[in-house]
Amino acid sequence: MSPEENKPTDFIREAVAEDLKSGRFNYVRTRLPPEPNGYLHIGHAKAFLIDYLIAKEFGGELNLRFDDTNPAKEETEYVEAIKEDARWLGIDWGGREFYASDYFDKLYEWAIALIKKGKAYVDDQTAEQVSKSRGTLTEAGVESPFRNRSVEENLDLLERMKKGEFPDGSRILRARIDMAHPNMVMRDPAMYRIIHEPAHHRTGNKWCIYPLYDWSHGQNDSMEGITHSLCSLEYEIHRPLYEWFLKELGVFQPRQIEFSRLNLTFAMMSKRKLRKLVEMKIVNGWDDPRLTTLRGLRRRGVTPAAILDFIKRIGVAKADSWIDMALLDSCVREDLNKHSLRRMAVLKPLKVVIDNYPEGQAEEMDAINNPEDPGAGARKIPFSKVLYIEQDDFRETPPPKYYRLYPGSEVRLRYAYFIKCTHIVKDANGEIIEVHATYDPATQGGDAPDGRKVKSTIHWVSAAHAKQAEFRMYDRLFTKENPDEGDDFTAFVNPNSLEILSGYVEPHLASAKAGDRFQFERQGYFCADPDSTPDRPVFNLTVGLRDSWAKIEKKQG
RNA sequence: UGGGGCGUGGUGCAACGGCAGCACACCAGACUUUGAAUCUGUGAAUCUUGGUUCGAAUCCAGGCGCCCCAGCCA
Repeated sequence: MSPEENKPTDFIREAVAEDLKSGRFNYVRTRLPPEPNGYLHIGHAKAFLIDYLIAKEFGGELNLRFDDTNPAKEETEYVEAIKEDARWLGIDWGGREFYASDYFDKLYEWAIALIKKGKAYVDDQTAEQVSKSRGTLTEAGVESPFRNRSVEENLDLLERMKKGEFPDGSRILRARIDMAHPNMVMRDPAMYRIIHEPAHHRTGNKWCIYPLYDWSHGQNDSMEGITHSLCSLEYEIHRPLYEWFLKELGVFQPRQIEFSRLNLTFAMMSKRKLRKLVEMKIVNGWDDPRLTTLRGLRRRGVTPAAILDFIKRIGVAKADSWIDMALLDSCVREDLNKHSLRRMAVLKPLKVVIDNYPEGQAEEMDAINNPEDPGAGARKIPFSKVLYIEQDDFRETPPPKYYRLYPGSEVRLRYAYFIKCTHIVKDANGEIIEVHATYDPATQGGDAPDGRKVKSTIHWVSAAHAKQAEFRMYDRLFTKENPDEGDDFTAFVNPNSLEILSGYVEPHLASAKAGDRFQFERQGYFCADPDSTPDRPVFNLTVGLRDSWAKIEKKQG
């Protein structure tokens, strides 16, 4: 595919191109506006990547700007975490890092200017009174009794609000627009509220009035010379206000364009509910691999490249939509298939004894590291008389279409020998504890000189050489496509979202470092967890391989 | 019954008045030292009614459905 064909087109890119062509703007600058009150999730990744890629495609730049206008909710801890996650995603803001709080002084000046124009006033009503007098969706609001105060009185009161003379909630500064406006956002929206405590994470106790989103965002965009302020659909009705403030102030007007946010099936994207999952200990922290937080995805083993590919594939539009989690899985598999080293790991071990293999003998088998990448080379893996294979790869009585090992069947041990099952040994409870087999020495490496075929190739590890390991098998966190819908999302938590298995890996894996990714052949992609110790590596299931046998088996009932 | 948006296969996105296409999912087959990957193929969609037009997913009008807005959150 040529770069030309690969170029995504969507209504936003079309609008940007058109603005450049018409001369409305002669450069492109976008912005990432996270609020430092929580960790980033894959929904943020969509927004971030749209901002970043569009700026890049049009030769423009990207500003990172923390939207820190509410000290009651925001903390420095999140600022650092957000930067770390954004960098991991591959976003480059070239040192252009700003804060809404950088502009508090200028904003205050502008508030004074609006008061002088008669476009803003201090309202002494309580929050409840303001709310009641706003009207409803179908009825106009009523004007505040304080709406027609003199400019002097408004100026005086705003200054005293700023000085901290009044308690929280006692007064607000409002824009003077139209209490009968059909768009509720335009009914004299609040601009400043009084907040004494806690101290702001950057400005400390300098301020006790803080701007609201509507009174801050557009002005910040304007000051930074943002050309395209891209945001999600819920801000569409705020656009008239965004434009109203800039027009009244007579300053540079960026263009706000809205797109639909990401909804992913079986995932939780609400910051509040994410927090609840963590606080209720339903998951083990913000980086729990079952979460679609960027930290969770990273710990799970998902790559930034897979996320980027995913975001490109889902496109940009305005329709409310739900993306199938299977698409993310597909992107992850595609990337990992190309890049991860193959290893053998037995998750649910079953002992196999090769009766005709000499006791005490061991040999080294050649194994390819990644058939998709010849440059990845090969390795040696030890083979001996006693092995572990996967419990699923043996059946005492095979169902139809079962190609693997069962009494009398012959299979290939990957990169080793053909073996034929002779008999099994059970314990007192009737559980199979050992499978006995004979091997064909002529099939060394896995090829039969007489040309005979086997239906199946299975993986194994040598019991004497294998390393014990823990496997954390993750499944979707919720049992419902949209857990956010309904009274209590915790009712839809999948009780089997984590299964911990104890098994064996080939010796090479003893040295796996946290974050290393592998494909365990015939199983799936795994990522070494930070909980790993030299004695006991821990691997997280990133995503399983496609499993057409599982489908056949399911159909058989 | 205010205002703002959105309706294309199961899901998501294209087609910008001229043969409705791509991806994921699904199903069937080929190949296979991973029942993986890869390859081939099948099925499956324009919310509805009317209008304009030689021709409408696209333009116009009405209807229906869904989403957002009554925070001193963002």
